[in-house]
Amino acid sequence: MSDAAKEPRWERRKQDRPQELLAAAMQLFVERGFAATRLEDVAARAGVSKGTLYLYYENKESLFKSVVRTHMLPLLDEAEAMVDNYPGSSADLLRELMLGWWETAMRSGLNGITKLMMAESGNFPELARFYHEEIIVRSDAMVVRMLERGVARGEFRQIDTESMKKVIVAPVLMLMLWDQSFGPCSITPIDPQAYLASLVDLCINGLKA
Amino acid sequence: MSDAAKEPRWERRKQDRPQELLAAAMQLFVERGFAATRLEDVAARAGVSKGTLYLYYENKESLFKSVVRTHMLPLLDEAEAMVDNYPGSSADLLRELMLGWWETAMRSGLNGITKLMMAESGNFPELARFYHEEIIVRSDAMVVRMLERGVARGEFRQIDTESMKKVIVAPVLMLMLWDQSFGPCSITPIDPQAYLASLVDLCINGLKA
Amino acid sequence: MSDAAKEPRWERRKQDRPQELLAAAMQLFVERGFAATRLEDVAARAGVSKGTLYLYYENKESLFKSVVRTHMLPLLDEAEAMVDNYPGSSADLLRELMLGWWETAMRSGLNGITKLMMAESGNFPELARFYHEEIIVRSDAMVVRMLERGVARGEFRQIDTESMKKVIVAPVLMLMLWDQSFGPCSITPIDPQAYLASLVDLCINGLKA
Amino acid sequence: MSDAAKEPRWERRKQDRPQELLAAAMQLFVERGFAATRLEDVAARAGVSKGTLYLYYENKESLFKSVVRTHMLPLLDEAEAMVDNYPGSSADLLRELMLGWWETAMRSGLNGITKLMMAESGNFPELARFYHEEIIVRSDAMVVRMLERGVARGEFRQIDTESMKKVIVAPVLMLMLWDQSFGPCSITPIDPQAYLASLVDLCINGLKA
DNA sequence: CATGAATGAGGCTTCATTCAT
DNA sequence: TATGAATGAAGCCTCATTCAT
Repeated sequence: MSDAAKEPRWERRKQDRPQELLAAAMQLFVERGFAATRLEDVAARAGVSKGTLYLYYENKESLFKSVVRTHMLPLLDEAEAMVDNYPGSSADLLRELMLGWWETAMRSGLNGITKLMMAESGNFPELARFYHEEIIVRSDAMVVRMLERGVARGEFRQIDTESMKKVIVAPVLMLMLWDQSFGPCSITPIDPQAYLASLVDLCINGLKA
Repeated sequence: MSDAAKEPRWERRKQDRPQELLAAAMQLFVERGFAATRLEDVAARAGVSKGTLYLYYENKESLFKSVVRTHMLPLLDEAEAMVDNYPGSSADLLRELMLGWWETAMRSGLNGITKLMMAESGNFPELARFYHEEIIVRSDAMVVRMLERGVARGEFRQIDTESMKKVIVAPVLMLMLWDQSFGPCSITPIDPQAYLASLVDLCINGLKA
Repeated sequence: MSDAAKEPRWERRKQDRPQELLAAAMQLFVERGFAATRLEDVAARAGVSKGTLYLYYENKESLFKSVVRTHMLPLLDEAEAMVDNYPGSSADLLRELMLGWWETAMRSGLNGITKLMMAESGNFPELARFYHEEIIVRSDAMVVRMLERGVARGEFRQIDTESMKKVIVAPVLMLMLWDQSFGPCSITPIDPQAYLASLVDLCINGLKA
Repeated sequence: MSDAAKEPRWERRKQDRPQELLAAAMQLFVERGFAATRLEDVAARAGVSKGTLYLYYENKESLFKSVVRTHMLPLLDEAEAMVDNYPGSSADLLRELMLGWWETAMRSGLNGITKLMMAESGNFPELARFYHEEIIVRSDAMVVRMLERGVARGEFRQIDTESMKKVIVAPVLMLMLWDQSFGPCSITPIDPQAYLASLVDLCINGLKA
């Protein structure tokens, strides 16, 4: 009579707790912001009691940071992997990058995290620094690499890649924000596919040599 | 012992108080978000006591709404006035619109308000609706008019203006957000002029017939 | 050109202010109780500003005491005058006393003051002492005199006048309370005339020799 | 170092807390009235902290209503049980009813609740309605039954039972009020036994056929 | 590990009181 | 006298955090 056979589901629960708490916390942080999110609600959504939360996270701020960090890093790894070593044309790479980015955001909750960082970064300088150093720098570098690849291959015209990288990233970020900020309010129903199509169209035509 | 030391406690202040309070409130709401802003701090920054705030605004939410509305409407009027009846080429109009928009935002605090709306719209559905109907709809229409003007005059190629308007607006909004979110943290020092130059460059080249 | 002719109404206002304030205060104290009555509302109902109130009364408690004292004393004088030296039978005196008491209460607001004292006496020991010494003692003595008159004239049987005086006064007080407490809520519509008739009927039959 | 010193903070308390809080709240509401009672004092008297109160009652008003309801209903049940099916004469029933009523009030705090309702009913229309429908109506009906019983059995003379019921109840209510309002102030020391004796004497003589 | 009762600091809000005009 | 803008103490209520079980 092994214990494992006795309560197989419970065994798994213990290991899943942190992730369940993170998932619940992310939803609520994104929905309501940091200050307006009550830990009791986080615990309830994760199906545990308030006290249990403190077995896994030191306090509210610690939970918040874990939410951001946990969701951010893997997504960026994934994005980078998709971008580097692309075989086709730079225009195709640009297209794939943007569409893939959005697809990843939709699937993973990246849009929620992005909105969260935008709204709360001012209150968490340390987290903002992490976000900048670990996410933005790498993300920007990725875009710059793509732009320089196009210029080097004679596909894109000469541009200020440092500035242009931000310009190109901006519409993708805004799409994520809109999706989070006004999507739930059911106003301004943006069609992401049409939006992305126009974005890609503008960029490719605007950058082509 | 000058007369200045004899400053009256509330002589001609009543007329100025609302604006002073709104200014103080906007700064703090933008810096910290709605929930993290304490009314006592707002009052202190406006140079009055906590109770005085309630002589002018019913409660915290009312103050918040006044901040947004008061700053939003006049700015949009100004922006629209600048756009319509432009005499020159559509490319120039696009350039003037974007540069002027940014200049206005810098001067007026529009960037702060924009960030505020992004962060808090989820908690104020009523305000989000106002923001959408009074600001976004008009703002979008303004951009669409500009795009259609270019197409009609043969300066811009055929595009999906409905989607493209959002794509074009996004980088300007993101510039405002970056300025507010990370500017104060002194990370990611974006050069707005270079950014805007690249943006205008991308758009004009991306749209030209 | 006399000043009196110039602003006759204003001349009178200054002298009437205290009474107008007392009247407004009594209404509100009776309606809402001491703590729930806001001085701003008292001032507004009296047609003056909040600050003016403090020209006439030191503070809220002082106003409250003035309300009670001002209304109580004259009413008791009136009641006593009506009772003493009654020429007719003791049964008729009892009847007249009760009916007159009620009539006086209706006309003067005595019922409101009575309720006020009942509700707030615990918070104003000093006022409670005044109320007891100046009002209750005299009022009780008045009733005792009436009862002893009836006994002495052989119209009432031998009773414990000290206890009976309270028993007889109680229904009149309760009528005043009911009128104030539940009358405004439009529940329990007591018919005062029928109530008083039954009260007189019970007392005269219960006391007669 | 006894075990008593080791008292647990909240072992089996959850079941007792509501009653402890209600008891503390009733005392203070009766002593000071609704508005003048601070929830912190209620909590302190119940031996808990401010926040604990909100685990059991939604807010101050909710606590107030619970106080009234919790104390009122059982007492009325008890009173009615005592009245109905009385075997003896109607005069004895009247006597037993009044003496028992007072005894119950003394034992249970009914007098305090009654005073509370009188003082605060104007501020709680909803509660006043409850009080009227659940308490007064039943209580009045009880007295009317008693009077009609006496009339039917030829023990009481023909009277207007509807009005008389209120007249008869009034002195009992006033006794409770006096006990609460002025008893604590140590003025007007009414002797309840003598008072009740006179009341019963007056009623029986005043009602007998 | 998990619970949930308990805590208490802190924020929003009210309003009696003051005082320069 | 009269005003009413301003004040700040005080109370209700929330919720992050603790801890005995």
